[in-house]
Amino acid sequence: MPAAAYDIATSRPDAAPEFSPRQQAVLQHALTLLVEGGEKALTTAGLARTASCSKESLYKWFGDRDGLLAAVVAYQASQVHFPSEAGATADAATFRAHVTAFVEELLGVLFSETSLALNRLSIGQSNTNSNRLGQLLLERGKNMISARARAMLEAGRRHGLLKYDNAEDAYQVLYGLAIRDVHIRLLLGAASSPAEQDLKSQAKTAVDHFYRLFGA
Amino acid sequence: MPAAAYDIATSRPDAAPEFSPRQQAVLQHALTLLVEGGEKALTTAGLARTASCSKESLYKWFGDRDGLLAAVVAYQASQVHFPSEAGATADAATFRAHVTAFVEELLGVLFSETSLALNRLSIGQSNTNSNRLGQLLLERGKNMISARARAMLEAGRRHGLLKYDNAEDAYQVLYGLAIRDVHIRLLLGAASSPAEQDLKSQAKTAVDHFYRLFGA
DNA sequence: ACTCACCCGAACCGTACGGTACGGTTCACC
DNA sequence: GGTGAACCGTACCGTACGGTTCGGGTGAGT
Repeated sequence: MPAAAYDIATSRPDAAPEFSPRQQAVLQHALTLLVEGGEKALTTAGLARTASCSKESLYKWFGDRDGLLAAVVAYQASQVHFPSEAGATADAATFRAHVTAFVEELLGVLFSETSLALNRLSIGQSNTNSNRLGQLLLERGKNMISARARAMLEAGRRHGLLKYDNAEDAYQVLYGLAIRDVHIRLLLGAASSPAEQDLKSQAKTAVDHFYRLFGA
Repeated sequence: MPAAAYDIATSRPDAAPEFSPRQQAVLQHALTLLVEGGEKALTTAGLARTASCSKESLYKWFGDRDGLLAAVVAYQASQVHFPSEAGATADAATFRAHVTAFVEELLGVLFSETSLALNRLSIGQSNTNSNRLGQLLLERGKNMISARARAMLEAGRRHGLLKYDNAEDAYQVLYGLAIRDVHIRLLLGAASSPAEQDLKSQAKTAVDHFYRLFGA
């Protein structure tokens, strides 16, 4: 009986190691292949050759190809760390700076080639396999970020710096103001304009708009 | 020599017929397969069986599988028509109603299963084939819509109803306020919440926010 | 030195699918 | 009625890739 494929249900988002160093190295190779050539570039034979491991090991570790893909997503999600800066929300200026930094970080992550490749992969698979990859990306990626964002906004509201009814709605607006249609354009393969690469200015504009809507 | 595959370069967005009725019927079947099962459900043999045509005809009409996919995208893009309501921008209330209707229409199109399936397809292919599908979707879909939106907003600005520096930027904000992260969540296979299915209320909220930022 | 777990590399198998070829049918036009 | 174009259905081919198996090698523990 082969080892079970990576199982979305039994994995906890806070489980730290989850993969051995060797496995992480292989997953990093898989990620590189994915970024370079998309899903069809990530074949089991190709990965085994690139990562200098045997296909047997791949199947032993990840169960099957779907398990491998899920592992790649989980691995990359575990690599992304947002600095938890929700602590010092002392005065209005620093809080606003924190929000701006958060947005900039968000843009940086979402527009990175790695994130784009994984989103493309998950989206391409979203109508098969009972959609494990999409679920995984939503759980480990978007929901994590949104939870942290809501916590940050709530802190601002408690300090009387923001004003809104629903934290989730407020976050959604902030997200929309920051991302607009750039994400989908990049996912479709468009090149980002020079203005879109200036994440700092993008973030500032988005936060300016956000404060005009929800600033206290 | 087989017929040339559907060529993005020589096709004009305003070319009306482009496909014979029989071909359109086949493309409609292809679209159905695509919506139901994603890209891997659209095999040449499967489409030939479903649409009661021969594989030989498919290859004659569309060149190869990539040409078929491009034809599906082009066909569906030609089916989407936004009502051109930019004419009567008489008073403030009706203009705002037009903007709201536009946003609602935009949401309806982007969140439809058909649009989602085509976006998934194009995104999944965006790092292969020199990215013909992504280009096509951007040209025929997003750019068309954005051009129309800019025209509408410009009309509002000329009538002193809106105030902004850059029409494209303003449209981007409107887009972000309307779509937020719902599009990407749906692309990833998430089910839309009941609130998200109320397009009318979504559109109203987005336009409210938009006016607070850009209303004159 | 023996064993055992782990793993690499390569060969192998089955199958699904893109693409082609061919015989037979319909239908328009002469 | 003859002819040719368009097309359907089916059989067929080649290949790429997921998945399995096997022989050999390495290194830690006893």
